[in-house]
Amino acid sequence: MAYLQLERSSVAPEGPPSGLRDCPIIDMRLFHQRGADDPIVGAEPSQSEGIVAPARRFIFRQRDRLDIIPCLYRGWAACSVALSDGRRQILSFLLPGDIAPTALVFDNQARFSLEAITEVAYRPLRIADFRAGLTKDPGQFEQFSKIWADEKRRADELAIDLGRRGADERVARLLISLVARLRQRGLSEGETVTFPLRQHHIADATGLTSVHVSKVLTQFRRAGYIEIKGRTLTILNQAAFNAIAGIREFNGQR
Amino acid sequence: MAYLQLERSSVAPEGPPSGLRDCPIIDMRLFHQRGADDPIVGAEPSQSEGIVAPARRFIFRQRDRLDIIPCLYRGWAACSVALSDGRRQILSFLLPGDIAPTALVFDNQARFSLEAITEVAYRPLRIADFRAGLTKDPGQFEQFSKIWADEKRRADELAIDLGRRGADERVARLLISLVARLRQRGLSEGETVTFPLRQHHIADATGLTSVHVSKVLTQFRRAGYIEIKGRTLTILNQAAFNAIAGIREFNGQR
DNA sequence: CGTGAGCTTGACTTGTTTCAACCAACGTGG
DNA sequence: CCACGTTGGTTGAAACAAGTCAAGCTCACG
Repeated sequence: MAYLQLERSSVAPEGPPSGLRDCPIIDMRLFHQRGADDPIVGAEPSQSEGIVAPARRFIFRQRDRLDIIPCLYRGWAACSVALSDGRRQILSFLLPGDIAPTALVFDNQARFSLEAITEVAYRPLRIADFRAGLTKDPGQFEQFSKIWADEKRRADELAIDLGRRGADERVARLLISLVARLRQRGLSEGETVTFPLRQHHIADATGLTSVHVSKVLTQFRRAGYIEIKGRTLTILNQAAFNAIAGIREFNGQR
Repeated sequence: MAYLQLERSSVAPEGPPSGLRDCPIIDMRLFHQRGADDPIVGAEPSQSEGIVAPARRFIFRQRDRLDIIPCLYRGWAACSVALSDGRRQILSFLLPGDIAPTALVFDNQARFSLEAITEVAYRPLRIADFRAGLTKDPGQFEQFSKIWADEKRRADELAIDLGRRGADERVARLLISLVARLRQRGLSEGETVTFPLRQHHIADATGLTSVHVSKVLTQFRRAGYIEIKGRTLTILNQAAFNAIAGIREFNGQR
C-alpha cells in the first residue's frame, strides 16, 4: 500500500484562530511566535502551512499509511472505526487544538479513520520530526506524555461508559465532556457552545442508534436540561444534567 | 493521601517461570542474566525481588498514589474501575509477562484498581527509574512505546466491542484474544490453556451480567465451540468460533 | 419545485437484565 | 467426619432497555 498523498492544494487562507488556549499541542506560541524561538513538537516552519478539508471529507482512512499526523486548529473531526457490516464506533472527537491520536506516531498503519465533521483546517506534522524531537527534547517528551496519558484516560472512560452505563447517562456524559473541553479552550460563549454534531455522530460515539439518540435528546430538551438550536448547544440545568450523567456535585467519586 | 505502602513481606520463593517468552517487559534477559549486562526498563537489581499476592487481593486501588508499577511474572490480574453504585468495568487482564497499564508512569494517582485473580507474583518497578531510563536510553524508549501503543490499541478495541458488538461476539472475542496472548507467550498446551477466570470476570470485562455470560457460554459449549473444564479452556472449533467473533478466516478486514 | 439529509414519533421486536430458585464444589469449624 | 456457609454456576419467567421498521416532517440546496 502506497503512502497516502494528502491534498495540499487548499491552503488555509486565514491566520490563527483567536482565543484558542490550553490546547494540547497548538498553543499560542505556535501562532504568535511561530518558528521563531520555541518550536513545538514536529512543527517545523516548512510544514506549518495549513490544510483545509471540507465537511464529511476523510482526512485519512483506516489502513492508510501516514507520514504525517494532523493537528487541528479549526473545525471538528471524528476518529472512528468502521466494521465490515457497516457498524461504526467513534473513538474520539477532535476539537480545535487537538492532535490526532498519537498512536499514529508508532504505528505504520492507521487503525482508524479521521473524518471532518465541519470544514476543518489542520497542520500536518511530520511523524519523523515528531519522533526525533521526542527523544531529543525532554520538554517535548513531557508535553507528549501528557497528551498520551490523556488519550488513554479518555479511551478507558469510553469503555466504562459503553460497558456499564445506560443510554441517558452516555449521551449526557458525552455532551458534558464536549462542553467542558470547549470551555477549557475558550471556545464557549457563556453557557453556549457551537455544536456541529449530527445525531448519528452522537449515536456512533455512544454505541446507540440515531433513533434512540433522538428520543434521549428530546427527553432532555423537554426536561429543560439542554437546548440545541441552530448549530449551538446550551446546558440549561447543569446540576440536574450532571445527576443524569452520574456525576455527583460535591466531592463525588464518579 | 499518603503514598501506598506495598507489602514486601512475602517474597517469591521460586525462580523464573520456565517457557515464558515474547513478553512486553519481562523477557528472558530479566531472568537469566538479570542485572548483568542489559538492564530492563526500571528493573534495577535492588528492586527485582518479587512480591506475591493471594487470589482476590487488591494490589492497588483506584485513587492510590503509587511510586512503583507492578510487572507480573506469575498468575493473572484484572485492571478495573468500580463505579459508586457497584457497577464494574474490567479494562484489561494482565497475564504473566504483562506490566500494569503504563499510564501509571505519568499519573500521580491511579484511576483504576489492580486485583489479583489467581495468586500472582510481580516485580515492583520504580516509576522514577522507569521515567529516567525512558529519556536516557533510546532502546528503552522504543520498547516502551510499543507497549504504550499496544495498550491504546487494546483500549480502542474494547470500546468498539462494547459499543457495537452483541454479547456472543464480545465473549467470543475475549476468549479468543486471551488464548492468543497466552499462546504467544508459550503458555498453552496444544489447544488448551489454563483459564482461571470466573464468569463474573468475563461479565465485567464484556459489559454483561454474569447470568447472561453463563447462558452464552452454555450455548458455546453445547454448540461444540469450546470446552471449559476444571480451570482450563479449549477452543474446539476455531473456525466456527472465529465466525461468531466476527473474525473472517481469509484476509478479513475485521 | 423536487430531492435528499436529518429529525421526530409510534408500534413492534429483540437482546439483555432482573429476579428467583436451585445445585455443585469447597473450605471451615464444631 | 459431618454440618454448614460461601462462592460460583445454571435455568426459567418476567421486566425492561434499546433496536428496527415505517411514516411523516422540516430544511437546505440545486
